[in-house]
Amino acid sequence: MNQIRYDKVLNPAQLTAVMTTEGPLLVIAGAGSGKTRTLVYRVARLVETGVPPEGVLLLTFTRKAAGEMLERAAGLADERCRNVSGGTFHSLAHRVLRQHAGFLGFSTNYTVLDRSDMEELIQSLVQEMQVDKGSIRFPKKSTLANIISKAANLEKGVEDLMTDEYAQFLEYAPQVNKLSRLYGEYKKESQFMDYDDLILFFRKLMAENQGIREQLGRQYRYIMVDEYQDTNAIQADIVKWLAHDHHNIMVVGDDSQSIYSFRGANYRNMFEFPKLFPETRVVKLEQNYRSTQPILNLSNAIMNQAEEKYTKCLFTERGDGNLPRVVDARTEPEQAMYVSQAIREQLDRGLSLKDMAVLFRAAYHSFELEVELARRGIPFVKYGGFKFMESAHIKDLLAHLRSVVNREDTISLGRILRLVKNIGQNKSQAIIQWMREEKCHPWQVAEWPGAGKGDDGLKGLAQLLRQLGGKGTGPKRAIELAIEYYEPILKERFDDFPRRQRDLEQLLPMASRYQKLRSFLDDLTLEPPNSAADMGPVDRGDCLTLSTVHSAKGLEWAVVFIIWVMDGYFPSAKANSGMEAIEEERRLMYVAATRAKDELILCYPGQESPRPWVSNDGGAIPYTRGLSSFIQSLPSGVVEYGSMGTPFKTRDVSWVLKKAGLRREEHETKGRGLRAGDRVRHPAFGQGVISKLQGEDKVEVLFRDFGRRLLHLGYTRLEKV
DNA sequence: CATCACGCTGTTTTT
DNA sequence: CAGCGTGATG
Repeated sequence: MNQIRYDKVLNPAQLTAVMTTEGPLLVIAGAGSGKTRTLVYRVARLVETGVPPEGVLLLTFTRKAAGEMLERAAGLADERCRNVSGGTFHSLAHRVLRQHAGFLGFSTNYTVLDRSDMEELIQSLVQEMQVDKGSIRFPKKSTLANIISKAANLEKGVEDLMTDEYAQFLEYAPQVNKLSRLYGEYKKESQFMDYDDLILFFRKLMAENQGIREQLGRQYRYIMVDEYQDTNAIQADIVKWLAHDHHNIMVVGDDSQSIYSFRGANYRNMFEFPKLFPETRVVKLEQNYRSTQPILNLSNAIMNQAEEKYTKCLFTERGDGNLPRVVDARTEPEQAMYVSQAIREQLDRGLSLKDMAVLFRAAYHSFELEVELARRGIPFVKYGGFKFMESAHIKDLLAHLRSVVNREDTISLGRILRLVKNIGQNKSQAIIQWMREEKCHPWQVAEWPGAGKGDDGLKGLAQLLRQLGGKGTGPKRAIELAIEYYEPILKERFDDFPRRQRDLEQLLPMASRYQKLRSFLDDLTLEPPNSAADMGPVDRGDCLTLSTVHSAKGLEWAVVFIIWVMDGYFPSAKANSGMEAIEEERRLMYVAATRAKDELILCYPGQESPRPWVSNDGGAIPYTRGLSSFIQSLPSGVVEYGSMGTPFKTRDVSWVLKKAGLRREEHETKGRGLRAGDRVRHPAFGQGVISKLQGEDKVEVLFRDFGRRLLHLGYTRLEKV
């Protein structure tokens, strides 16, 4: 154990936050102000003063964040810090509910629905309801899930929420309302809890059951909550109940970094906190230890334009640096080109890839860049967006295990039934109906009286399920059995079979860390790995980071590129929340900018440009893109504006053709006079050669700088040159 | 009744 | 790209 000289490693404000262990404490911590450091030292301090580690609770935004903080505390002080209880609100709620759900009339054997389970259930209910499609399109399942979830988090009625935020679908409000009710009933019947239920029921448990509340109060004598600006009203209530009996509660946050309002988060929680606990002490951390002054000037300027702000400006003792650059890269392909070029330059300057990151608003905004990086052989890891757990093959495989663990889980059962040959929507529903009526075990599927001669596949499934449900079958064995069963189906269903097979095998090492199937599945739901690389000890080596801003919280890099797409968003009726949405975009930009230590480059495709996923349809549906007005109207001297020249070098088209081993073909697309071998120009991709004609209005073009693309002539503006 | 080929469409972020 | 609906096919 090391003796820590707190006054040597912390500034006065941080020191106060660390040493004030008793009573409620609100820490307002600007970006890069050593917030994590403060939490880590506070954990160390608590353990050092003799608080048993199990009695300390650290609530963070992701489980990973908690783990990393405790790891750090253990490293710099006392090994026992590793035993501090840490996790998210959801994981804590789950831990408690697994024990006490009985008080709420639930079985402790409930299944946690992740987002895609929720959507699937909603989808099936929509089909049952037979809503008649009115004049406008009925919202798709992900939108419906968003509406229902947000209403739950804000404790609003569906209709009220839709009036405020989904006015474009208001005519469907009665149907959505009914859907929401059916969804609630179905969950109850099937012993399902979605993410929102975990939180809501946890609060209910504490509000209504004094015994459990007192027990938790005794168990966790010291509580810390990170990212408090991202909590919602329900979570604030939970905090209130958790600390009800001892008031040893510290919350840390920064209102300028609140970017989760879509989950019902409300940064005003931070300023309500002293009302919950009137004797609250407030500490502000305003010195930034991360960025250069020019970067902070930009960050401050962004926030100065905000409608509502509480924290003061950040300052740093880090001297001058380069002005942040704002670059108009004209089109998205050129932007990808520009960013990878700039990365190359930083590399030549001696920087390493792991010191750089590219941040963006939405996962798909980096598609074009990813292609370009791959072309140049620049390795990268990507965070955010599509999840490993959400890929169809992983869901398929796990559904087999889930349907055994919870007999009521008809979602998973339906899913695996539909994988059996000759069983689709109708038969699977019939089987499920029958099983519900007869109260069968899942492994009795093959006894379904409706089975015809084509339905032999059910026997194989029944056999697997019986094995999975067997007493001695642990998580690892279960995965092995399921893979063995599922592999032929996988081969049949997907053509990129080898990759998906490797993904499935990634589950094995993870499964072997668990004793019980149930807890393995729970953890996969509550702590889903981001990618296959997250599953095992994969060496990421020296890679560039690509990340959504949401996933980049709590991290920092020497050089940060931000690629931004903003104007053109929120086209439809965000009636009341339009302004709030813009304000949240501002805070997103702030979070992104404050990740940078030394260099910051903002770039955007200023020109009206084709859609980013041009690969298949060549779509040129125009929409304006660019940095929003709050960036363009920054005070002078805060940034340096630039634009990107045309980087394409001319090269002989026949050289390209030859390199690709192509020959000129003679036939012609009707009416357009385009032939294979013709040189063409695309507004975004530049010059290319038609390599193949497909049907009347599709052509495959080999672009000099962007490789092969299939373009739809109905959409694309392809000129002959 | 299941499956396949085809065409159309597109806010986003995560526990 | 991927999800979805539609109409044709087995």
